[in-house]
Amino acid sequence: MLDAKHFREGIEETAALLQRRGFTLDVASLQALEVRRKELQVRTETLQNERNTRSKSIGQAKARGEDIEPLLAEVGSLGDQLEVAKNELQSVQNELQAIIAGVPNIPVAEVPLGADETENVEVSTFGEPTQFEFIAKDHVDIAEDLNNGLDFAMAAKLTGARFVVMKGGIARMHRALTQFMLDLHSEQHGYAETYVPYLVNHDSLHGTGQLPKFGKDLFHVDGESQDQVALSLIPTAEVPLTNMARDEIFDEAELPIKLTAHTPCFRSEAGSHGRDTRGLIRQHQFDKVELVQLVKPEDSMQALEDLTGHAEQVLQLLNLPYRKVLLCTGDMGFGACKTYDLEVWLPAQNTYREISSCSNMGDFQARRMQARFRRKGAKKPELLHTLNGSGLAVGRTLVAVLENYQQADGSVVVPEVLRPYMGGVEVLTPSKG
RNA sequence: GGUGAGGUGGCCGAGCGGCUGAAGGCGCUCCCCUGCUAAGGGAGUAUAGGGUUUAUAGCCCUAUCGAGGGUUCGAAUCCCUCCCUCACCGCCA
Repeated sequence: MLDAKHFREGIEETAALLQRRGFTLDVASLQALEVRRKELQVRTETLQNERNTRSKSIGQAKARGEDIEPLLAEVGSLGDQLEVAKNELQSVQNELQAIIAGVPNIPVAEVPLGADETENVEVSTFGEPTQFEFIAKDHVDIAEDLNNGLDFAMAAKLTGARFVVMKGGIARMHRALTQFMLDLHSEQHGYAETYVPYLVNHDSLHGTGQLPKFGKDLFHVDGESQDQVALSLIPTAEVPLTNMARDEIFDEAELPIKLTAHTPCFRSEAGSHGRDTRGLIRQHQFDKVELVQLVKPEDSMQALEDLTGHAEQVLQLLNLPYRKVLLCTGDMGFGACKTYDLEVWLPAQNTYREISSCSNMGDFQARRMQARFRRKGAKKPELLHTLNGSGLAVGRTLVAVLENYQQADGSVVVPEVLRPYMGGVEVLTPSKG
């Protein structure tokens, strides 16, 4: 959510900045609503003031033992007027809120102008795209030859499309990747390992921006009755981790707060039918190790560089070729003001695919969440800045390892950093029989 | 799931329907006093929104005592619903 000031003073400039990312702000509606809001709010508060003053004098008169009847008569119609004014104000504020809640964050100046992912800017690359002297298989075929380690048919029986059952060495490698990432971030990068709920309430989803706009991308769990709180499965650990700061006021000295968690993520992938239907790339359920930072505003741009670097470390230690991309205005997420994507090389697709997305949300989420901190000696608390990034998506990392470490005989070499997590196994081989 | 207790400011803790944005204490900040320490005296110490304003300064107003509704001229205080916390019992990974 943007500061309301953006819609009061200099709304034209705000509209222009938003237009860069392809969002058209309804300036006329907003201005009209804002005029009415101001008028109604002043009227409502004036009426409230009047009622309070009069009620107080009634109390005083009564205490003096005077006749109250005439005073009561005077107040008679006030209540009704107030009622009407309050209701009108409420509905105008609801309308305003509805518009403002749907407005995305403003990209920072250095974000390149562009319409979609084709206009993202490559910032750097690591390694060379892997070359093979044989015809590279994709991870689905590799796994099939490794004792059917990725069993999509079984998952379809149990649940449906876009789920997977992992087995044997591949399941173990999946777990090893998770452990490796968590240990790296908590031991080397200073993140506090955290365990969080996989179901969250709607306040949390609103706080990080999934609601009200993107509810269709989530899996919802109904309460037993209408009155009960509805919960949703988390689409990313960003939601519980970042919402830990909701309605909090931190001391300046407590910042930065750096958190990491491993969770499954659940996404309905509404609107993605037909894309990446084969394999692990796009699933309804996948695991991810998430990085979240809560920082002072002046630190958030550097924090984004740091956080992205932490995610890159995972790829570098796994020795997976990747490139780092600065997203253009048109490809950025709703709440982000700057985003880097990390794209890992997938030989079978002969291309780079997203494996991590690291964003600085600025104060956009913090404003929705009322996540604040107080500078030493300062009276007023300030909104802090939130950042998050995948460090990394575990399923896609598994895909990358299988495809980049495959050998001509169908076996897959286990990257060295994973071996301690796999009982020293150095290579995954198809066992006959 | 059952029974009971309870949700008030950074924390603890009062609070007859009106003079309570909220006693008292702790903590914190500033000042005074005391040679240091300890003790003591005084003042201050919530958040959000709006109006005014060059102003994130002042000033004025409004809202907030778990949330939402209701009764009333007036609700922290009365009524209803929900949420949450704690204790004991039951069940259970």
